[in-house]
Amino acid sequence: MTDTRFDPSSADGRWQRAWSEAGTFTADSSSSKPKSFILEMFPYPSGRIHMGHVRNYTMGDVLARYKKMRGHEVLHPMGWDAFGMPAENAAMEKKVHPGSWTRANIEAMKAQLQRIGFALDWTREFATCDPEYYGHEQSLFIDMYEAGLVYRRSSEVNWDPVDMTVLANEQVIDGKGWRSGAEVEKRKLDQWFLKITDFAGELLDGLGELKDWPEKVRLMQENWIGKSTGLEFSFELSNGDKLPVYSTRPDTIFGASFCAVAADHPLAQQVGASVPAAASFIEECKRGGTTAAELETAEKLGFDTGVTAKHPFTGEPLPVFIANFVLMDYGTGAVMGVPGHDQRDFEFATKYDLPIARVVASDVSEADAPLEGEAATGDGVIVNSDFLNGMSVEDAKAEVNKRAEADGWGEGTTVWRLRDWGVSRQRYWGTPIPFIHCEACGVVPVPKDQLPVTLPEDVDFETPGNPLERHPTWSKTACPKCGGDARRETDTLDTFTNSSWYFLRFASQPVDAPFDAEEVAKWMPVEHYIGGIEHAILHLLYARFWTRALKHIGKIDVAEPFAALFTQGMVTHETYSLGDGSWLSPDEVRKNGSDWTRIEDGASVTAGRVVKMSKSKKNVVDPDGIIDEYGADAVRWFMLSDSPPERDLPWSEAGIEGCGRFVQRLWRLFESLDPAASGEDKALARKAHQAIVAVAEDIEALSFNKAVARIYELTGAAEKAAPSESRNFAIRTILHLVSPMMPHLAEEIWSRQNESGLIADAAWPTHDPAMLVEDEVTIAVQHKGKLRDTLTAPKGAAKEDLEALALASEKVQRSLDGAEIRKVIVVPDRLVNIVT
RNA sequence: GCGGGUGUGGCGGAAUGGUAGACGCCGGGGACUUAAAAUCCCCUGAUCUUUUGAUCGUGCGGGUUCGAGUCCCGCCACCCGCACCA
Repeated sequence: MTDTRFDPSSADGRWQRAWSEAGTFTADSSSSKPKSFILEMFPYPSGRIHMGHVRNYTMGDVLARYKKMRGHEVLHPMGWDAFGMPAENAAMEKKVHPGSWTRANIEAMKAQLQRIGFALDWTREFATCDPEYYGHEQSLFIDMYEAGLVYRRSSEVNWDPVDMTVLANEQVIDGKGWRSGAEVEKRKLDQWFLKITDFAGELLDGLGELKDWPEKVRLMQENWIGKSTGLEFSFELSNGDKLPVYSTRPDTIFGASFCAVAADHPLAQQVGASVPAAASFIEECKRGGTTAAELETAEKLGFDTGVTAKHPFTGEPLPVFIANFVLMDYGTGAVMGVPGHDQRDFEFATKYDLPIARVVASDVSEADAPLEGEAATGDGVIVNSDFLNGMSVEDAKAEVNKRAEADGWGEGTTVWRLRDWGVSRQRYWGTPIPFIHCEACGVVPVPKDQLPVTLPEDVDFETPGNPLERHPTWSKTACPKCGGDARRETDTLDTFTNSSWYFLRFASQPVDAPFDAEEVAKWMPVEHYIGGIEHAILHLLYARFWTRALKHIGKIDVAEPFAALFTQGMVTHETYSLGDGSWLSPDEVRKNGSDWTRIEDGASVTAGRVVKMSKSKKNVVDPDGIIDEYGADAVRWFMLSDSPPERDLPWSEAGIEGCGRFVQRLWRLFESLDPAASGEDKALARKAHQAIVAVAEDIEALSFNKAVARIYELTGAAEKAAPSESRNFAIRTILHLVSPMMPHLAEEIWSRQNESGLIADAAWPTHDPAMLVEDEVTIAVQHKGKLRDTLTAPKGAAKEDLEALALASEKVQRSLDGAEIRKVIVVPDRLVNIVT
């Protein structure tokens, strides 16, 4: 009855149904087992699953299955980040409703995911566009509003003229919209904001506890939050006003030779109103580009307002400029210029011939050393600064702060780069913001018993802009307070809001509340969160913020949502192009020897760089076709093999073929198991025990490539071994070790060996610690730092014995060639190094 | 400019300061077969050498050490993130 080949096309589906029918991966929160919440970033339902998804979810899947084998109750859910602009774009292009487009995509992608055999708890599946989900989100939004974490203000926003929507700061890249790539404009609109800045300090400090997050991500968030400490103080101006400035270097205050304000600073506006030249300079500043290259080369430009600022210590009048390098939205929008010790100020002062004084020197004796070419931004002692002379930079900062505070003209402060999160979007396909505008009562939250505020179905996308605003009746409602005519808010929430709390909804799904705090406590925090590095700042910071905000208002008792974060690399593929620069897909080309040609007409093709799979470069391989050809297990195995998971994985036809071969190799090995075989093969048994430990360690460290290599090694050894009880043990061990990675093959073998139940429910094999220890070791013998011979010795042999053994070697003697031995270093069980 | 990462065979990559190149892919040779597929076996860092073997070899230059891919100092290249943040 033995088949010579494993047939995934029949086995895969059969076992997927078996898991589903048995509810194998349904998480039970009432279980007394230790709990593991394994989560991969949920996908946007764009239409098709791509290889990046497959890699991401395969990693999480191996972890989830492994944890289950280790006796954990595992929550491994899946859902859909279903709001967003592509659905509206599709609506415009294809004349379909965003909802039906999204639903169809979800259905297709779910079927694709199921074909790969992921151990997911589909009973908890939801899409963020479900009214049940976004209704609860509206309720949380109102809770946050009532706690003072939501506010509304008129603000200059980043307006994307193509997508006709507002973008968050994080969505503006080099002055362009992150999706449309269009030049972003400034507009004033009434906007909803979340007070993420209230949590800036907490979010920063919290990073310190996230030991299992990549250093890189923590640093990116740290830089994004951007904490700086300094002195905020005011200059008295010659026009009678005060000019508040912020400086991180109050120690250099005696080196100040000018002040500068941003083009949109009130003082600049005031001067601009009466001086036409100032007004035109301000205009010029606004036109200046904001791309990296432009900023790099941008000349420091200023306009002298004629107003002067009185130095708080010397009383000297300092000219006040409008300058193009000062930003209104950082600090106070005004700075003191210290050319000697700030590079921008140095360039500015050089251009406008302002004094450049040295107030920090490497030593007191260097007080008069000229500053040439650039500002001195390093550490040193304070010079030419009256009462600060001789102090360290640190002491001088403290001293100036102290005097400013004592005399009441300044205060030590902390300034953050982080801005409040603007969440208003003038789009249809998002969570409606649950507020009502009443002429009499102002802005009123929708009463919770009227939630969810659902999106209308009858909308048109013929014209750009917000269909909710155009809808004839949807926004018309009664004021919950006075009952008078009122208007619904037509903005929807930024889609990042949807992904800021979905993990809580996975953990518990009551009908009448967003989640249940006790259930949440059972699962949270997520033990392993896996996804792309592209979410290092936006999604991960917002999710951290929501979690802390919900804790702050007493909804949950978790501060950090993700205990460990793993950012996996991309799936890449070679690119193919014709002479004219047009791209070809992998199935349009063929390799002839070392050259590539187009199959269709034999045209010469250039094989180019290996880059992320993308439609534009046509270097995409569709998972469905690969599964048809090789089965789910081969694809899963490929995703785990070779490349370390944090690095890019180059897809190759040869690679997947190799994986397909290995699936069959394992099949034959399993089928070669001879229950009647007897006898011990200690070396093989030892290898199996060692693999049990090593593979477990590798999986726990997410070093799947190493786990794969060890399984290959043990497989090779088992194949070569003669039948024995030990060999059968090794084969059964391999079956368990590969079961999280190749679950379909494992189940098929498991059932053919008449084991009861599913291997998915089986335990991780136990190892015998005594079997981990070798009784013979290979000793390397070195002379003159080079390997001369290797010899076998019993484990734990005495140093003297090893030395004698080494000297007895013919090869060693030849290398020594009669030289005098000065020293012999013996590392037990490892090596002998002879020094002459 | 600032911050971070990476650099090892033809390729992806292994390697608690202790035998560099595990494992996979590619390539070469052979077995089986009427033939092919499938499978199996052997070889596969470079140079020299008939073999035994020798020398070189982890981006570059120094250093520490009996011993360095690994630790230290100084460079180079590439990749990623941020960016006029006072």
